[in-house]
Amino acid sequence: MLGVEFIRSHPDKVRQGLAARGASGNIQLVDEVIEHDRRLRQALTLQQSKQQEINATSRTIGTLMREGNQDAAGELIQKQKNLKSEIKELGRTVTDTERQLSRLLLAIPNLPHESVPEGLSEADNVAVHQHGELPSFDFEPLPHWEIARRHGLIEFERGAKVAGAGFPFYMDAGAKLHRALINFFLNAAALQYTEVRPPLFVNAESAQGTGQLPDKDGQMYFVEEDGFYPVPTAEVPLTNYFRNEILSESDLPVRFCAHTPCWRREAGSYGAHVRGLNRLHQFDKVEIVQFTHPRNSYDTLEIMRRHAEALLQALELPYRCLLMCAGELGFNQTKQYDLEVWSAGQQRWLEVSSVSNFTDYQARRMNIRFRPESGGKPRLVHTLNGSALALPRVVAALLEYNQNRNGSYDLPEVLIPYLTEPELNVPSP
RNA sequence: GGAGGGGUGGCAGAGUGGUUGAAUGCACUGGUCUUGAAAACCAGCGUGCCGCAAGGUACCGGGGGUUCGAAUCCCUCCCCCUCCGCCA
Repeated sequence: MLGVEFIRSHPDKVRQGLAARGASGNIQLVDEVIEHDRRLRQALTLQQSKQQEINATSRTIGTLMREGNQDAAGELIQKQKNLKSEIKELGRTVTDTERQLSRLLLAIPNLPHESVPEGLSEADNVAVHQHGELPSFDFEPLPHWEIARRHGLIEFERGAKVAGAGFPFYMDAGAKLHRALINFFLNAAALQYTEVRPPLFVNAESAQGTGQLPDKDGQMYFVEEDGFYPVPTAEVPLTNYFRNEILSESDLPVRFCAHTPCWRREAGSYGAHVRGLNRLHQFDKVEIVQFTHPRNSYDTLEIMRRHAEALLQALELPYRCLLMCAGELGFNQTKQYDLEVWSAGQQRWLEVSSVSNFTDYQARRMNIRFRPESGGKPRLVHTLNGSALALPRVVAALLEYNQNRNGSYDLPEVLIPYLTEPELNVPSP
């Protein structure tokens, strides 16, 4: 969330940010925050001054009691009763106002960075660059689900029987290709990031910390009996790792990477765009996360973007890099790149990575700070994350891009160390 | 799941109703001393909120209660440890 002091002192900047995101209906939130903040501080000041009076009187009572002056003490005790009920009343106002203020603050998204292009729709995203040539075939290229079916790589129907739509079985060479990609991605990330095996379920505090709650509530699965959320992305456990902690400045930057399954409800999705591996309820992903000094976060964003791009380059897949416009930006982000790989069988781009800077927005929610070496108060860190990469669509793109006329397919050289002969010599079906 | 024991500052560890935000030790920072270092000695050393400031206020796992007054008493939840049960 944004800092209430910032909203108080720069209301116009916040209104502009909301407008740029197309959240014009929410612009009145700014005034509501300012009003609730004013009410809160007023009540707080009053409550504190009354508390001060009570504390002082209590001390006097203690002294009088010790001196055996019961009468004088009794008189003061009577006086305390009124003050106490006043404080109780003020306390209710304080909690109530705090609750409302916090609800308002959670509803205000992060502000777009100045380098983020204007615009509200997908069409306004800026293609920063494209890498690799789009392939042309002298035959009709198949979509990945057809290739996967012919080679027995993935079973969607049995997955639907056993779990439901969007929970496929990867079989044999399909499972091994999947595992090879995980290892390749994780090994690449682990050169610079500490490899982590995080919890796959998180609690509500963590889900709120990274911003999945309240604004993406319906997107996560929920285990009601235990209050657990199966992770929709490793971002949640990784970023919450330092929740409510103060780091040393010399600890920064902290870099984590992790491979996890991700579970997403994807309610309301249907049709051709969710066919095959395009959109699943369970998929695997390697995620990279950084906690940085505020002055470094935008440079770090570029480094993380290049890391994800290097993976696609190593896989020899054509892709493009999009800079998301203000309206398409995630709720918590100030700046976000999406990497889209070319799906040769579907003739469209598929998102396989999203790399984002959250500046101090998540850190404020999670209360993650560092102690400046020069002294002074602890400051909020900046958090970033990126997919490096999401698996299923990479599998789809690999199969489609490398398919041959005779129905066989090739795999890029970079995966050779991760595979064995049977997966490398794919016969025509 | 059952029984019992615990959760105090970066760490260790006192404190069972009244100037206790909290003794003491360690760690850390500054200073004195020293050619330098160590040792010794002195001082400082949590976080949030309100306030221009002085200062005030809150926090001893979380929440609630009793009391004029709670780290200390009561209720409840969470977490950790030990034993039993169950299990990969």
